[in-house]
Amino acid sequence: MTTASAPSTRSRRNRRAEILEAAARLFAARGFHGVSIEDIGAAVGVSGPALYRHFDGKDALLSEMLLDVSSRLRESAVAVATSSPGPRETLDALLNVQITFAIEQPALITVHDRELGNVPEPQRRQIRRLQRLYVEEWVTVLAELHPSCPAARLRAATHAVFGLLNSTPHSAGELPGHEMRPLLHAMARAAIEAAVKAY
Amino acid sequence: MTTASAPSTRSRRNRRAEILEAAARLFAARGFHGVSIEDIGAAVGVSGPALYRHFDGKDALLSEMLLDVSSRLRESAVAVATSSPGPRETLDALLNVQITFAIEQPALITVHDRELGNVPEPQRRQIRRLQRLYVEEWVTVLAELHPSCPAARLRAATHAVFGLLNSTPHSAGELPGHEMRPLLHAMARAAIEAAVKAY
DNA sequence: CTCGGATGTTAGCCATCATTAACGTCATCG
DNA sequence: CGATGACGTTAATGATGGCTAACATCCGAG
Repeated sequence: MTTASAPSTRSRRNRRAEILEAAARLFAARGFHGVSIEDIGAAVGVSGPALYRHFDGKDALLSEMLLDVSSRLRESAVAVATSSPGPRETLDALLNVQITFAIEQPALITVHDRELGNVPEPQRRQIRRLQRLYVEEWVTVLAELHPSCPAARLRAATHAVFGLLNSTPHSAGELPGHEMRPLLHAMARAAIEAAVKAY
Repeated sequence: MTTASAPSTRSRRNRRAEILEAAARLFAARGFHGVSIEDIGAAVGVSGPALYRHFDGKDALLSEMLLDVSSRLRESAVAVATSSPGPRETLDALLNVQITFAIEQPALITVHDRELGNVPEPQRRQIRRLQRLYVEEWVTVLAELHPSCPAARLRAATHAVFGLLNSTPHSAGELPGHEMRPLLHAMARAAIEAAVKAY
């Protein structure tokens, strides 16, 4: 009880995070079922069943990973939406959130939109919920900017923009990050404009 | 030898195609390693090892699937590029090719850009080659339209546009196909314009 | 110093799976 | 008719993989 901020395990504080990171990279590259527990262990320098000291199992690993990502995205979106002076600025901030994430955590983004189907049912629902809320954050802002545009169209446009922004892993190495960022921003912005034009 | 167009097996002519279709759907939903031979067989009404009468194995199945997709895309692109009056029309036609494919074959598109890593090495190279050629077809046209824009930027923009167009599977059901099509076209076009602006 | 918990290790269990073997069926062709 | 080959079926095999068990190690606390 008295121990709260005391130094406990030397280098093992990050083990969980380290494992999650390695797993994300592997899942993104080979798919959830294409990676073994042994593979993940090897990637962090321990071997196999050691992971069960940190996670309940392979499914739990994926669940926690996706839950964490969708939570963070959703939180960022809410934070940005409540602290922006107006919808225009909010949209820009949302774009920056997603772009930052896509560029800095390509593996996580990849797993996030591919592997939901492999999450077991109790948590699957919650992740879906967070993802939906995240999308709705976008749709709300877009609806403020373009009230006469049908919500379904805004939703479709939002998904398309996610596809555009999350393409980063595919074009890895094509362009340095500092050029990629404004490029993606400009393309996404223009795509949105085009989607709502005439409404 | 004399048999060429003669009617042979009654309803089994389409078995191969039927299997490829079912496999594409399953691979897209659960990932290559998440689907068993037994699953694929069941999806077409036969059970398990019957597939070996049509394919050399699971790997071969995937190889043929991806090879077919990348070939068709590439061929369409070449056909379109050689028969268009100018680069502007070519770009429009390329957009239509990709959009049609994305809307009509969402499972194939999904597998095509996720599962290359699971194709064994002899054919992996060839599929990569076809994909690269397909991209270069786009880049070439874009370069004609915007000669002063660096090729790397055009390539990155092309990948981003693919991401946008291939997002269709994610927004399935949001919007009917006949609205989706012009929406995607407009968004992609605008995104490209934004990418090359100032060049 | 010693106890306990956190963290690893290896060996073993059991299920799943790709692939092969051995064996029918049936239509077509000679 | 009888053989051949296309197409399926059900068992068996061998490998892999998730997970558990039994057994170290090491460090901080009392």
